[in-house]
Amino acid sequence: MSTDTTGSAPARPLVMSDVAARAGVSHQTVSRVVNGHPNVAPLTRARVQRAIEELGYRPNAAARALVTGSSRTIGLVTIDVNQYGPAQTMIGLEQAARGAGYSLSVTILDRADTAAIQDAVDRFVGQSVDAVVMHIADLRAVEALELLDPLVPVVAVQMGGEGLGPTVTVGQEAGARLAVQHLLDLGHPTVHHLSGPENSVESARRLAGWREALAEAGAPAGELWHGDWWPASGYEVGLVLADRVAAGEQLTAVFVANDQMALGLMVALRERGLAVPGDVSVVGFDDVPEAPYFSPPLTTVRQDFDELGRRGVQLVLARLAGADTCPDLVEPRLLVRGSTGAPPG
Amino acid sequence: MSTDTTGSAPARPLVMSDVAARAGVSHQTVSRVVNGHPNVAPLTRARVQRAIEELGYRPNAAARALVTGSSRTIGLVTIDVNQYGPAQTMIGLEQAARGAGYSLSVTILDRADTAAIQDAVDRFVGQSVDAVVMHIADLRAVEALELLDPLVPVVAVQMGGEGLGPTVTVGQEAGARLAVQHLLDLGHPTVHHLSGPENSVESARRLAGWREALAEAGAPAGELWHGDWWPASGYEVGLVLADRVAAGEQLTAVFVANDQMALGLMVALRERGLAVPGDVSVVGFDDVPEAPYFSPPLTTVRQDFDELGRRGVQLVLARLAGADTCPDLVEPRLLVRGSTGAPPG
DNA sequence: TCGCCGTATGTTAGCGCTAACAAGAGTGGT
DNA sequence: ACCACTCTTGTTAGCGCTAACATACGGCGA
Repeated sequence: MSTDTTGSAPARPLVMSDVAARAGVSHQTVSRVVNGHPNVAPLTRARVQRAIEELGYRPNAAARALVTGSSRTIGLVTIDVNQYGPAQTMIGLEQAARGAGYSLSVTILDRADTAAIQDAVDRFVGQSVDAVVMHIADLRAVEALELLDPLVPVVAVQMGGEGLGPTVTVGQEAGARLAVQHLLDLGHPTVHHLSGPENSVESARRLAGWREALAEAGAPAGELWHGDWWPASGYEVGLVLADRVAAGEQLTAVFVANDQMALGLMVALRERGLAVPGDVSVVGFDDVPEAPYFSPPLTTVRQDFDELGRRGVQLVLARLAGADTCPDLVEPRLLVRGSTGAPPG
Repeated sequence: MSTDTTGSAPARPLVMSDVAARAGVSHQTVSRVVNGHPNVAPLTRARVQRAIEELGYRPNAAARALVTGSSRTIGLVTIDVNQYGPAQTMIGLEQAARGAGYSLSVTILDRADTAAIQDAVDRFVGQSVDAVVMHIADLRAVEALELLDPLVPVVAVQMGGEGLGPTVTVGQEAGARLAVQHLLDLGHPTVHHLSGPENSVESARRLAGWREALAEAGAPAGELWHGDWWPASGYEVGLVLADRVAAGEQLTAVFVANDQMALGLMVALRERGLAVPGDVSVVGFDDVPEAPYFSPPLTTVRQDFDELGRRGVQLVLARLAGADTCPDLVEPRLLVRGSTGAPPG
């Protein structure tokens, strides 16, 4: 909100020496004030500040970036932002970045492709971003990232924690354990799993958590299917499941790797005359805002994506400050709603 | 994918004169090659290009922005990207921008606040963005935009088409008419409406379309409620609706201003023992990917958000090329699924 | 009184690039 | 053989800013 006492807004871009002239100092003194350097007389500082406000001056980021080598910009390489998790994580990242005085430049890939990732990072390097946040939870992307030797710090978000440099993730294994344990506690003999795509890092970790939790509880190994995150794939697995239940098999509890697929699966079950949770209990993952309004309301594992984004920026800042960082973990939480209950019979 | 024949990747950032030295030309010739100027001998051009590839050189965007005054960056001011529409629109924008050689810098506001909008645009101006895309379909944002006298072209996406400069929107009125007409054609005496927030531009336009369509058809005015886009608000209205139907009122068709609220509404209806579409027909708006998996599958008005984003960038490019642009309109489409049918009785 | 140091400010150079101009090399018409 | 032209390449300046150095001034101990 500049208060332009001279009248109308200036059409020509203002530069530092315009401010300097108005304040009766050199452009360098203006620079010192703008950058909060010490050793500026309080009176001078005030005069310059007034001139800045009166003129509505804003420093030119390109010039500053050229001379400092830093653009105060973070590059984000992401994918699937039309899904809740990536979108919410991006919100957390952007707001934390802005809060820290950085702006966020975004590349949204449509495939987790090595060449595309390489290219996105290259472009960011050319833009002199201070750091890149990589948020592509895909095994191929992890490989690409391991190969990458970028000229800029890279922070991995939700990509797993092994040897990738600075990393934040939500504890996927822990979340899967919560889900499985909840179902076992309800008395189900075992828990089956509808996983995500095979090349998803999140899928793989949830799957691992599911296996471990069953093994530790001494429960028999459950059945495993793979979907693609979207409701359609959950629906198809739901039909298969329903047929097998109709044929007399004992399938009473399913841990689904995300809420969307859980939705599709529940719809299919109901269409085939099965009750949730009467015949089959279902647990999702993510806690999308719609989850309480599914029928029945979905029991699910909540991931705090905002926090994930915030921690990502914290990691960037720590890294830029030269600190050594260890993999950071955000803890998931189980929300019990209406889609889980005791097994039938 | 640069082929670094010298061995390992260079740690020090490369500059134009490095390439020039390797190719045995002046840095200016390198500049000409990089920028595709004519009047470079084919042999020289090839030599320079090889040097660029061998070194993996990328021009420094800050230096270029400083001298040209253009950063080949578009700033996006948006909100609510955890919702399907804004997210998908952003995807369309980003990919079109990248395709045109621009990168996208993003600010995600959490409120459609004049000061916040002003500030976001100011920061983008300081970043020397070539243009700003404003995607905040809120009446307060429209006001803020009208007041704004920015030093940079601003293109409004999905904000309505009156006196805002270059604008693209999906035809909200037309979409609403499609929905209403569909329900009337099925034999419903009139159509009620669950609208979005009062200060939403999209809401207002859908509401207007609903009113007009009813009036033109000579149908009696329908009932009007307001929600907040989220399923919870649809659920609440659904309970009210169910009570009134139970009390004997004739409420058989509802046009809901987005799919999420339609979901909540349908859940409430079913909980109260009403059938969709047996007792009440429901039409949504947006066509989110989950819509076919609601129960019943939701009849809705599809907005092509990708196209919206693409057109937004086209508008930016046209504007930067100096062309005068008239408000652009993307046509919506009705998708008939299972949530609509003839009225009961 | 002098010199020394710390503080406040100004002056200069240069970040990497592009635009404008300068210069050299060929080409063709007379 | 000469000039006028085009095509190619090089040289120079400067975008707006910050860092490094230079300068001026006041205070304080010897």
